[in-house]
Amino acid sequence: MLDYEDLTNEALCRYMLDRHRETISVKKPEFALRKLSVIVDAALDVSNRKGFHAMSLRDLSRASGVSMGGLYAYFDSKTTLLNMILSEVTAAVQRVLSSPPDVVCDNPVSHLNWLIATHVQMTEQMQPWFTFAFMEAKNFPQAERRMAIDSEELTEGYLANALNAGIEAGVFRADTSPLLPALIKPLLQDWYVKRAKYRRRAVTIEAYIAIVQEVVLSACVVDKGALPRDA
Amino acid sequence: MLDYEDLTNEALCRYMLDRHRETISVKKPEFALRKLSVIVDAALDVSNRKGFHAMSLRDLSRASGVSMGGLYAYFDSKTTLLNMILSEVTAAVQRVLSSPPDVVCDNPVSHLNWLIATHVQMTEQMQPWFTFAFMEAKNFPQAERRMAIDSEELTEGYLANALNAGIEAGVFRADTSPLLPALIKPLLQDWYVKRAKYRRRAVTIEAYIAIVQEVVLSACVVDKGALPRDA
DNA sequence: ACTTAAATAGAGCGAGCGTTCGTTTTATAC
DNA sequence: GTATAAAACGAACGCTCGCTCTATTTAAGT
Repeated sequence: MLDYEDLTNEALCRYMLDRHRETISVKKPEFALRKLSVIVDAALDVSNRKGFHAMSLRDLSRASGVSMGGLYAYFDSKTTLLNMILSEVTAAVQRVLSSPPDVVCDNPVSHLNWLIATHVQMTEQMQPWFTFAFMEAKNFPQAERRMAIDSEELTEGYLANALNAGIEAGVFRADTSPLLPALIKPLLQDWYVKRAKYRRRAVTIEAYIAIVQEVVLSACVVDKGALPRDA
Repeated sequence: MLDYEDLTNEALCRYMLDRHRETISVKKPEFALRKLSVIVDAALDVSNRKGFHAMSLRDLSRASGVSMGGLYAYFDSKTTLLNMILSEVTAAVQRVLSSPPDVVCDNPVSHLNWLIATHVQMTEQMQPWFTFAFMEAKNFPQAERRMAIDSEELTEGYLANALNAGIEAGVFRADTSPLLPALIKPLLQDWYVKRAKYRRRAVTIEAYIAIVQEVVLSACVVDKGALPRDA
C-alpha cells in the first residue's frame, strides 16, 4: 500500500504555505503551518458536507476555532482559499503519477496497472481533497474550471501513453479504442465520488483496484490468459 | 435513436404540474404549463452554469422573464423547486428503464446493450436535467440526497438483473464480479458529466454507446468472438 | 520590567439573499 | 362599460453573507 509522506494534510499544507508565502501575513512558520492545517482541515470537512459555496466563513471560523480576522491572515478572499486547495490537488497528481518506479516502465501492462492502483490509492489517502476538487470545480469561474480540466487531461495523458506503448509492443490489441483512456477516468473517480456506497457494501480498496484493472485489461489486452495479478 | 415524446421539457413539466397541482396557484392549465416550462428551462440553464445554490431567485426572475412574485405562484420555496426538478428525473428513469421492449428481454446480451444504449440516449435527450441532478444532489439535505441514491441504485439494479440472468444462462462468465454493475454507472454518467469534453473531441453518441457496450461485455462475456453489434 | 511587534478577536459595513405582500394589470362575464 | 376574479409585479423586510478594522492580548528581545 502506497503511503506517501508527501500526501498527508500537513505536508500538503506545507506546500501550500510555500506557494503563498507572500500573501500569508503570519510570520512564524511553525505557527503558520499548524494553524493553516487546522483551517484547511475544517474547510475540507465543512465543504464536503454542505458544499464550498454554502459554507460561510463564519461556519469555517466556528469549525476551525480561528476568528474571522484570523482567517484573513491566510487568504485574502474565499475564492483564494478555493484556489489554494484545488492547486495542491493538481500538483499532487502531477508529482505522483509522473514518476512511476523503474520496475514498471518497461512493461505496459504493469505500467497501466500501476497507474490505476496508484491513482486509486492516492485518492484514498487524499480523499477529502479529491472530493472537494471534484464537487467544487464545476460551480466556479473559468480559471478554476480550466485547472480541473487540465488536471483531468493530465491523468488521461498518462493512461493514453501506457496504452499506446502497449499497442506498439503488441501486448494490447491494435484496435483498442482511443476512447478507452477517457473511460478509465470515471472508473478511478467513482472510488471517491461514491465513497459512501462502497463503504456500505464493504468493498475493500484492493478489491476495487483489482476489478478496475480487470475491466480495463479485458478491454485492451490481446492474450487474456496471461493477465498478471499484481497491483 | 430513441426519442420519447415523454422526455421533452414540455412533457416533463406537464408531469411536474400534475404532481404539484395543489401548491401551484395558477389555475389555467395551458397558461401554467407554458410558464412553468419557461421557469424550469431557465432554472436548468442558470443552475447548470453557476450551480443551483449560486443561482439567486433574482437571477431566475431575470432569465425567465417572470417576476419575483410570479415565481412563487409555482413553488413555495427555492428548495421545493429543487425537489420538483429532481423528482422528475428519477421518475423518468424509472419509467423508461423499467419497460424494455419484448425483443430484448430474452437475450441477456441484448438486454444489457439495450440498458446501456437507452440510458445514454435518455441522458442525452434530458441532458440539462441529468446534469442538474448529478451536480446538485450532493450539496443538499438528506431527503434530497436520499432520492438521488435511490435513483442510482434503481439503475444499478436493472443492470445487475441483466447480468445475473446472463450468468444463469451461461452467456456471461460465472465469476463475473458483483461489482460490475456499480462500475457501469460511472461509465454511463460520464457522457453527460463530461459532456463538453466529448463534444470537443467530436465523439458521437453512437460511438460512445458502442465503446461502453464493448468494455462491459468484454468484462463479462464468455465467448468474445460472438459479440453482437446491435445497439 | 519595559518595549515592540505579531497575532487575535469580533463588532460593524454594505451588498445581496429568500421571501412576502399591497398594488396594478390583464382577462372574463354580463 | 362595468364588475370581478386571476395573475403579475417589484419594492420592502429581516437576515446572512464576504470582508474590514481597531482595540486588545500574547510573545520575544533586551
